[in-house]
Amino acid sequence: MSDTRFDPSTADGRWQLAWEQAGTFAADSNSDRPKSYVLEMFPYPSGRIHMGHVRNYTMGDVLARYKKMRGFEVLHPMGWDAFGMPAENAAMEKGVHPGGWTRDNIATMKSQLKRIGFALDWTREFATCDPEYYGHEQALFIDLYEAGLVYRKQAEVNWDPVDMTVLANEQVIDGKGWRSGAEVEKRKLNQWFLKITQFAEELLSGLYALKDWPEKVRLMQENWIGKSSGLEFSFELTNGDSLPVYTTRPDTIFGASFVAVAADHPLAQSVAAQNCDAAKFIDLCKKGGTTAAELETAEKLGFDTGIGVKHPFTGANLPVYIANFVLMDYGTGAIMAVPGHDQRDFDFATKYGLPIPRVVARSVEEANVPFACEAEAGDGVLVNSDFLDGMEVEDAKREVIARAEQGGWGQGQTVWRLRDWGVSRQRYWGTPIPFIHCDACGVVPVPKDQLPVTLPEDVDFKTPGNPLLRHPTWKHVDCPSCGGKAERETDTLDTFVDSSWYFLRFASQPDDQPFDRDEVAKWLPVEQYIGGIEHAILHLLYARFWTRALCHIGKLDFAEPFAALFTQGMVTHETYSRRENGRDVFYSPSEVDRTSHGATLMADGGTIDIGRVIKMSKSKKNVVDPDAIIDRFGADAVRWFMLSDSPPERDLPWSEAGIEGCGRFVQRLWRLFDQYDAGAEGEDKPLARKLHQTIAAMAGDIESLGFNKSVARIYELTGAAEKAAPSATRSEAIAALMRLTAPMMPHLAEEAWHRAGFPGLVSEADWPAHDPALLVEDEVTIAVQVKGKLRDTLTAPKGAAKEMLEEMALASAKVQRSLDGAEIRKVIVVPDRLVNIVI
RNA sequence: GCCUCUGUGGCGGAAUUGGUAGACGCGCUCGACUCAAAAUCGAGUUUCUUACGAAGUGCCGGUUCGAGUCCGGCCAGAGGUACCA
Repeated sequence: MSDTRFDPSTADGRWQLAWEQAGTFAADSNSDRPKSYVLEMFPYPSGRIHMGHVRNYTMGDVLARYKKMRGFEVLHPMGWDAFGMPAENAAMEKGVHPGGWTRDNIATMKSQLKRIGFALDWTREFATCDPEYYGHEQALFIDLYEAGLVYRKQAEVNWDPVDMTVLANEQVIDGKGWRSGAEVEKRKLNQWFLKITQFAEELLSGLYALKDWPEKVRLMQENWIGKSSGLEFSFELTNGDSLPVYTTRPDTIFGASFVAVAADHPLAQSVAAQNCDAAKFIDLCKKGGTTAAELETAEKLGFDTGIGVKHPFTGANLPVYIANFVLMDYGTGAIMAVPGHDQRDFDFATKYGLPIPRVVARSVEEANVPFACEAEAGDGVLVNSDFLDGMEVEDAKREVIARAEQGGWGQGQTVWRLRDWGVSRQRYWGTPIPFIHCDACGVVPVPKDQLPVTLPEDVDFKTPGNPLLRHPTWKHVDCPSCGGKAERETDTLDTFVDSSWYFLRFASQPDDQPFDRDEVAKWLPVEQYIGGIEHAILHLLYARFWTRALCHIGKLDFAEPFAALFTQGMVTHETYSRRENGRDVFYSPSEVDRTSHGATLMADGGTIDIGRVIKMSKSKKNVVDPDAIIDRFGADAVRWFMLSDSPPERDLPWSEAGIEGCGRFVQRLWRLFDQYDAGAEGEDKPLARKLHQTIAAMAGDIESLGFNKSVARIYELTGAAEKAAPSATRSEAIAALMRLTAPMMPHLAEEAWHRAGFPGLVSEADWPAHDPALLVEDEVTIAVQVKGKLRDTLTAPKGAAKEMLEEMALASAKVQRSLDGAEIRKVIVVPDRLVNIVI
């Protein structure tokens, strides 16, 4: 009974050191305990840890610590997704080397993570920019090349004609380069691709086995892969050539009123060769960015080629347009346009005055109902369609495909929305693609004994463009095949490749190969993967593909890397701004004095506008630095805040009041822990029931990552223990609370455990067991409704018979008043829950 | 544009998955302690109504004895949209 305050400034570091010295969280692959691999998405070392990281890693940490207390050998590693564009941007803006900048950031962020007390196995740490990592990645890439899963083809990039450089999509703002302001052009380059489409069917069907993934992520991936069946057929051009098109709506074939091809379709190209207006139009289509969102929302534009095609059934002549909304990458790059039943075609037809026939209606009687101002893409029956009239959409699809196949002019086709994965980046700070271009031998992989192909250190970022391309010596090498003069590939790999196998490298890190197969078999798949929902499609699909590809070439024995996935929400904060000289200037929470009435700027006392609660971001300055919060409240209060209130899959609004409340709760628990008395005697039945109910419920809460629920239970048990008189039960509850809170507030729990005189570390203690016999309540509250409205409640013994409950309900004065003598038609009794009297 | 998700008091949210809406926390109000403040402890806190009571889970409609939960249609916000990670 000495210290009345818990002092995190001394305790946090003391226990962090104790865990490190004891090697508490180093995973032992020779252990005979059951294994558990808990993994959070590793961070990009952008500078400092932000609250989003803290939230993500706290969740994983609670699970990892809990699993350890439940007797598992836990692998909980950490590393760095260290290649990427921000390092090059920093190099350009600040004149630093991307490598140095990245290493500095890693050092800072690692020390920040250590201050939070995460139960991480730091012995397995690595960064993807380590040549020891990316060299193995190069070897795997060559393996995939040799297995026929890598190829090169022409693909479009965003080209900044002023900076003479390739831009990322996020660097294109309103169709203009973010630095130069120049209008961006689409330009074709020869690039490297991975054949993810070869696995489309597997990646799709594999989703159904991922029972512990969020339904929404599986749905998003399913839609992204986009399996569709339709009809591929060829139109006969008026000049005798044929034009293959693909449609997912063959049923609407009688509604086709024109045909459209992509700007880079061979037909468009050949028209442009003879018609400079067409060529101008194609140039126009090259303006602007390459993203789907831009292409889809851009105004629909077309050019009438003057060529016609013959409709396969009606023989009618349909005009052929070059259109900016047709994608060369999907289907055949040419479509039959059915304006009545596709919104894009509708917009286009409206603009160019083309007919919009109706071929699907709600009923045959509505065959000639005009369209409102939009297309009708839904179900219905076919109309104005000759032999299809009266058929349902699905039957009509089958009928048209059958007739096309019979007639030999088309066939049913499965088409995927998924495209092959373009991995070429015309940038420095990434994994060099390990190939050599030789005039005599073509593309030759770098021999594996010459890996890694390392990045040259002496590069400059004073001019835009790829430093590898303009480096004086780096790319000049002899051909490994013929020995003649040759050049290295200067593209580097997409950083999503780096993050597609890092979880294998955490399991083992041999020098001579990417991973040790036995070690990987021991630890993988990851039991629980945790990260942001923003990675639902790309990262997670690429990692699934890469794992399957390695399985396919015999390097792995499993196809799915992540058995369970959890996607957590963002940390948000309100924004503070005011108009200054005609524009909004944002201020950080640390510069603002916020009361319950409003906010003022500390510097000059001026009024500040409180904006919406949005994701913490540097540009809006609504960020809170974890270090500053730890300085004030200690690591445990921050961890507790991250777990409190908001369900983990939802956004968490940061608030000053909230963290202060967490700081107070740490002290409140400390005071309770301080009252632990090993010698107390006597039994406290209600408290025992509460304790065992809490223990039983918390296991389920933590295993389903419902941390906010376990936090609420801790509050309830704490409240009950505080109010209870000293007893053996109360001491049991306090000791149990130390263990129940250990995964969440480990520093506080260790300190209390130690002071109470328990041996060893609470981090290595067993999770408390619950006694099922103590869970059962003997009385329940029954709701009594009249016609579904609550009129009274009554207390009944648990398991009371239906007849007894009905009798008790009818005896209630309040119920009788509501009934007011009305005739009772029915009485519904749900045992232990409610009685509903229907009149 | 398209795909996916979310919407409950002043705020974050809970609700045994169709059965007492608002657990728990924050904030606020009142009280105790204190010379005073902080800390701590206790009581109260969906809205309307003096009360009886009524309304209420983004909006409109439906199914049901009973809907926050299921169905249909909207609205708003968020994430993704293939070179941000």
